[in-house]
Amino acid sequence: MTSHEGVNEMDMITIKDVAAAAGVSVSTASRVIAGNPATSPEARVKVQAAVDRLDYRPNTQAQSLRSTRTNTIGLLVSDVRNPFFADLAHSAGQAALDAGYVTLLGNANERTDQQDSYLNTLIQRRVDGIVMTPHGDGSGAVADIVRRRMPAVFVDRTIEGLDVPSVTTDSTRGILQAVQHLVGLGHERIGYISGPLSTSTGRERWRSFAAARTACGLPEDAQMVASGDYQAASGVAAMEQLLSLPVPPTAVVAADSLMAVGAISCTRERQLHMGRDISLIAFDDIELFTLLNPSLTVISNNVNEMGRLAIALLLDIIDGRDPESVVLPSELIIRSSTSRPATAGTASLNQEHAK
Amino acid sequence: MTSHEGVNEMDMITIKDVAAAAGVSVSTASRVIAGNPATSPEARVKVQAAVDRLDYRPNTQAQSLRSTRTNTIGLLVSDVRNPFFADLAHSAGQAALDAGYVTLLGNANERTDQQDSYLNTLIQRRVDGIVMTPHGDGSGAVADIVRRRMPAVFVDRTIEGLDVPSVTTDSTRGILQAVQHLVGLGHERIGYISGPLSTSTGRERWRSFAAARTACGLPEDAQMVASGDYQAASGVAAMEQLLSLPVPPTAVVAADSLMAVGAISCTRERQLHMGRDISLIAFDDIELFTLLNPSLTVISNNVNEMGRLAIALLLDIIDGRDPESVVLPSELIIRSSTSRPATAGTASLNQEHAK
DNA sequence: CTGAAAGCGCTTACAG
DNA sequence: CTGAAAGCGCTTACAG
Repeated sequence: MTSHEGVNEMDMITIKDVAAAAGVSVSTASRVIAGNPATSPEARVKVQAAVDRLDYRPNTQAQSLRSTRTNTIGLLVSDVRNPFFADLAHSAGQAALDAGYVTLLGNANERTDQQDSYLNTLIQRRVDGIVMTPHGDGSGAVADIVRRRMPAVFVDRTIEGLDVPSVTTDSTRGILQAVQHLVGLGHERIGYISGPLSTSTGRERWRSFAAARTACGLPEDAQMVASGDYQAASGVAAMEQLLSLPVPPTAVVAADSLMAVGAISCTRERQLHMGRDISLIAFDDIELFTLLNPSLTVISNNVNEMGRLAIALLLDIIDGRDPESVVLPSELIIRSSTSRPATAGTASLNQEHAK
Repeated sequence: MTSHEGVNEMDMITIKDVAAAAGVSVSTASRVIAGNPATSPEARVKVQAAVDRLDYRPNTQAQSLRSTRTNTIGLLVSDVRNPFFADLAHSAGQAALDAGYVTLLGNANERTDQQDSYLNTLIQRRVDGIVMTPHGDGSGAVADIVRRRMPAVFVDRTIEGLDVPSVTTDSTRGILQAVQHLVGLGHERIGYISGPLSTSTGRERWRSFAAARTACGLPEDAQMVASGDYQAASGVAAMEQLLSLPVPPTAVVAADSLMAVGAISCTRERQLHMGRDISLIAFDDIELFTLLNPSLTVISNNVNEMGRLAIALLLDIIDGRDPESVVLPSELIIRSSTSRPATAGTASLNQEHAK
C-alpha cells in the first residue's frame, strides 16, 4: 500500500468474499443480504454467518450505482448557526432517519453562491431528494433542480412561481394575536423589525404585520419599521434605530428570534428593562430562548412539525406521488417580555420631565 | 417510467452521451473532464462544449466506485442544537469545502446508539475520513472505525487509549485565570457546575478546576460542585442545588455555555441579579451569548480553530501522513457576569438580618 | 431456489 | 494523444 492510496481501502471485504466464505454464488449472497424471499433457509444461515464473521458492510456506492437509489436526502439550511435552522435540521434529520434515509446536511450561510455550490454537489451525488430553505430568486442551481425534476421540497421559505411543494408557516394569525395582545396592554406605538424582503418569510411576515396594524386601528408609520437580515447584529442596529426616534415605540415585534436577541442586547445597553420599560415579541419559538432574561413572548411556528412534514412530503414525491403544499398556523405564546406600556408610568413622566 | 422508479433518474445524461456528442471516445471524454493533461486542445474544446451543452454532471457514485475516493468527510457532532457544536460544524464544514470535500454532517444527540448507527452509515458510504466528538468508552462502532483503520480525528473530546489523533482544548490555563479572577474580586466560595464525567472534557475541566482551586488556596468542598450534562436544563438544576446550600457560593464556574444559560435562568427566578448578586463564568465562547443579559465572562476555546485544525489533521491522515494531536490553549475573557462578591455588601447584610 | 452474465457510470492501465 | 477493454462492487432479469 503506497501512502498515496490512503489507509481506508485496505482489506475492504466485498460480497465476493462473503459468497466464497459461505460457499454460494454472489447472486445468492446478494439476495440473502437484501432480504429477498427467494432464498433457501440453508443459504440464509450460511450467508448470514459469513457476513457476521467477516464483519461485511455493503458498499453503498456500488449499491446505488445499480439500483439508482442512494437512500440519501440532501438537507440545505440557510444558516446552521441560527437556532431555528439547527432545530429544523435536527427534526428533519430525525424524521429521515426513521424512514431509513441518511441526511446530508449543508449550510448555505445565507449566501446564494454557497447554496448553489452545495446544490451542485447534491446533484452530482444523485441524492434521492432535497429539502431546502431556498434563497434567492430561483435562478442558478435552484432552477437546475427544478429542470431536472429532482424530488425537492421547500421548507420555511419558498420561491414563488416554482413548481416545488413547500411546508411553510402562515404568520397571519400569530402576528395578529401579537398586535392585539400589545394593543390590549395599551400600546399605541408598535415598532417592527423586518426580515429581509428577499426571503418569502420576510415578505409574508411584513404583510401580516401591516394587516394586523390596520385591523387594530393603528396608523401606518414608516418610521416604526426597521430592516434586518435575520442575524443578531442586525437586530441591535434595528432596535437602535427605533429607540432613537423622537417618539420611540413602546413595543416591538421582531421577525425572528436572533434579531430579537440583538434587540434585547440593545435595550440593555440603554439601561432599559425589557418587559417593563419596553415590550418585545419575536417570531420563532426557540427552546433555548425560553431561558433568556427576560423570557420572550413569541409567535410560535412549530419547527419540529415543519421538519417532519417536509420529509414526509419529500418521501411522497420520491414515491411518485404529487403532494400538496402544507401551510401551518402560528400562535402567540405569552411570556415575560411584554407588559403594559411605560407610557402611563415612569417613562412618559421622564419624557415630561425632560421637556 | 413507473411511479415506483421515482422521478429523478429520467434523462440523466452520462459520460457516454458527452463522448458521443463530442465525437470522441469515453476515455478521452473522461480525461478531459478530469483535467488529465494527456489530451489534445481539440479534444478539450469539443468535450467541454458537449459538457456545457448537455449540462453534464459526473455521477459521484460511479467515480468513487472506481477511484475508491469519495471526497466526502463524515462529521459527527454530539448535539447540533448546542451552539458550540453548531459553530464547530460550521467551521469544519467550511474548511472541508475549501479543501474540495463535502461534509456529511450527523447528529449523535449525545447518545451512543445514534452515534454508532451514524458511524455505520459512514462506514458503508466509504467516506474518506471522519471527524467526530466521540461519546462513550470506545467500544461499538468507534472500535470498528479504529479496527478498519479509517482515517479519523477526534475533536473537542477524545477517548483515551485509542490511536486516533485529536484536537482538544487544554482548560488548565483558562480555568486557572477564571478562579484567580474571582478570587481577585474577593470571592471565597466558588461553585462548579461540572460536565458529565463520561466525556473527556467533563473530566479534564473538572481536574483543572480542582487544581486551580488548590492553587488559589481555596478549600476543597464537595458541596460546591454540582453535575450537569452539557444541556441547559441541567444547568438550572445544578444552580438550584448550589444556591440552596446553607452558605451558597458567591460565584460559579460552569463547564459549558448551555449549562451557564440554565444557571442564569435559575438566578433570574430567584430574583438574583447576575453579575451583581452572584458571578458566573462559563466555558465555551459562543458569539450569540455575548448578547445575553448579562454578557458572560467566559473561558474561550476558539471553536473555529478547532474545526479548521481537525480537518487539516484528517487530510494529513488521508494523505498517508501521521499527524500529531493538537492541544489548544484556553483563555479568560472578562465581560459583565462577574463582579465583587455581594458578601461585603447587601447580600451578607440580608443574611445578617435574616438571622 | 440458484448461478452465470450483463450492466449501473465511471476510471485507468494497456497498446498503439 | 487516443481508443478498446477491463473492472470497481453491487443488483437483477434470465434461464434453469
